[in-house]
Amino acid sequence: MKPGRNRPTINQVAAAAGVTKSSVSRAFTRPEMLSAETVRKIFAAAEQLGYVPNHTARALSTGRHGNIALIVPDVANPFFPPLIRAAQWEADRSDYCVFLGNSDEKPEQEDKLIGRFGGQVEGFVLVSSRLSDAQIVEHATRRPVVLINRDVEGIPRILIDSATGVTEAVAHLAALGHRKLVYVGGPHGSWSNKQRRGAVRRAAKELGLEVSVISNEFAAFESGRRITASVLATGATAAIAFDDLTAQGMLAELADMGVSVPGEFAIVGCDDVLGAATYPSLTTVSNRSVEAGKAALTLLLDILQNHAIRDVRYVLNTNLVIRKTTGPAKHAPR
Amino acid sequence: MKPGRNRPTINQVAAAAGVTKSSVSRAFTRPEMLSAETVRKIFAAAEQLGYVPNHTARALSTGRHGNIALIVPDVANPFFPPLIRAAQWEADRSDYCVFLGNSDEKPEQEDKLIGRFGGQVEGFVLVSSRLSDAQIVEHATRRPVVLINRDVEGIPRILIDSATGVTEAVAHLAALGHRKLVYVGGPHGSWSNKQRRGAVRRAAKELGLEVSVISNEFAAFESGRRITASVLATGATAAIAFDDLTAQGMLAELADMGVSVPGEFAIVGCDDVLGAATYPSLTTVSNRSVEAGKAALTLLLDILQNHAIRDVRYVLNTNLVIRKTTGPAKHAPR
DNA sequence: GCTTGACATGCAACCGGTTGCATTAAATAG
DNA sequence: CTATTTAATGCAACCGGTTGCATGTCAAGC
Repeated sequence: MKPGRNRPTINQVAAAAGVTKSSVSRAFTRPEMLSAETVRKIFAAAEQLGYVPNHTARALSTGRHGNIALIVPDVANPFFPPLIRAAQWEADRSDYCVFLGNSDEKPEQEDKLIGRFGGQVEGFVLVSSRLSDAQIVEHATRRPVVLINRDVEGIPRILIDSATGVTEAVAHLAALGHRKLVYVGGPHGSWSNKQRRGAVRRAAKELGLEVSVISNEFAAFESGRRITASVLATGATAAIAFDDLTAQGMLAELADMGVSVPGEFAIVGCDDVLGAATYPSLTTVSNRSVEAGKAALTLLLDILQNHAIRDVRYVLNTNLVIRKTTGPAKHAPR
Repeated sequence: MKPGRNRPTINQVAAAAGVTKSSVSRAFTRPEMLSAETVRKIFAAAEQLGYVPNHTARALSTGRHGNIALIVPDVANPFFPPLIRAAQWEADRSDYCVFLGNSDEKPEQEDKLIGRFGGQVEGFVLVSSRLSDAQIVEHATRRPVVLINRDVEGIPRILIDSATGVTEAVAHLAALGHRKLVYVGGPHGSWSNKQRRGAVRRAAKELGLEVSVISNEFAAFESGRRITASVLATGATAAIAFDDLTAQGMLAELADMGVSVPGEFAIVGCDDVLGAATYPSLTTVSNRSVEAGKAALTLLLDILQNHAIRDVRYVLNTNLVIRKTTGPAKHAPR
């Protein structure tokens, strides 16, 4: 019934160094309490035995595990990996370990993961959470929670405001002479989708442009291809898509149809997940997901250290990244 | 100095149910040892108090934490996310939690992460590890390790054999009349790169084709663009790229140069991470990363349960996915 | 009716650390 | 030279479970 490996314990180090385990413990946690000489002896003994403090035992008595959990709807969605990496990097700098959870866009799954992680993390970062406000608030009473792209009052949150970028996009298209445009939507429940659609409508109204909306529940390359025909059917000369993948699908379909971009039709994506990697390279709205991941972690770690939960609402503005899928409207009135 | 939240402990449940903590413990771990009546009482009390066994305490006494760590070189490389998701899914089915580590392609970082995770995981999955064989073997003596895309004798490993797909690709190009081709390489230390380059050379020799190799340490869209001119300069009529991103960059550059694909030049990618999302859609070698992630976890969990470390070497073959970037050679000899 | 098990539960040690308080020795003060 | 701090270390309880062994109960066996 020997559990882990036969790693040396604090007692063995204590014996080897001729002190008690209290001193060994202190040598590793608050060496300034001990005489330099004792610390040296203990480290020497520890070194020689290859001693490493047992993380679990430490967590049990201190209540601090040095872990946090990051839960995303879908790891494979290109929007998340850079965010995950940034969060990891930031956690790493403070010696925290990161549990990653994939909710698969399902609230039950997300809830289950939070429960499973709950016992061994100090806090959570929920990205684009699919839970209800009530559930989020509930979980936040147990452990610190920081949200990304979800706006729940009282819970610290980082919001990527694509509205600013989308508004710029509309202005950009207007300036190029476009008078009629289409917004190609995304998932129904998505906070971002609502935000973007709203921004397009508002900006278009402001500038006197005509807007139609085409919904497209399942945002992806293939669905982008599929809705292209109906987009053209509206008679618009430009489209703003919910995300880059949709835009990329439209790009491919238009190429197949022989419609030149941006010559005959202009396209703007959203989230800049593809960088310049489309052809022509896509004009899109920047994402800031890296900053969001970093900020969420900084915030969470800060909360963990200061034990003060502040009601933070941190908004990251986006902007338009002009590349090569937008140009003067075909029949620009001049 | 109260650590976590004031969650109820096993003692409180015991008191409420009028038994000792041993019985409560057993009710949750081996209920068949107790009378049905007692179990009922205990569950009722636990339910009422909202008791959940403390994961950390349990881990301390049993040595089982129910965690595993997954370390990848770069979360944001599109090859990994599907693998990560698959691994997670599989871990989840067995109630395991997954720590994700990002080595940033750096051996030191990978080593550091393994150390940090070491205390609280039962095993590791190292994907495309950048560590030396010796280091891997060393770590494997402490905890079970399963490798993906790294071939170290004695360590259970899942290998995605892109050689089969690459060989098919060469044959495909040969059948289309190409006589001279280029292999555009990838990271120097990469096992996959070596494997692919070798396969191209072997297959080409077999079929009497001429091959030149262009190295391109930093595989990515931009570098793909950059090396395109030198690729054309070789006089080849087709290229096989280390990965899809490189191929995609070449595609963009060729379009800019006015070289039509596949009319004037043929391109084959590797890893199929872009699906059909390029234009023209990319002919590439399938990846199997999802199966690899799943298999690695199944294998690791199996090892953890049976305490038997077997020397498994599980090879997943790949195949060519023909799409639209390959066609007859420009001056096919007929 | 007494022995023998089988079954259910309790007791107490243990997992490997941390930490408040007590103790001791050395340093400073008076 | 004794009284008082101060610094270094030890003692033992605690974190919240798990588990080998002892104990007690009740029913079947002879």
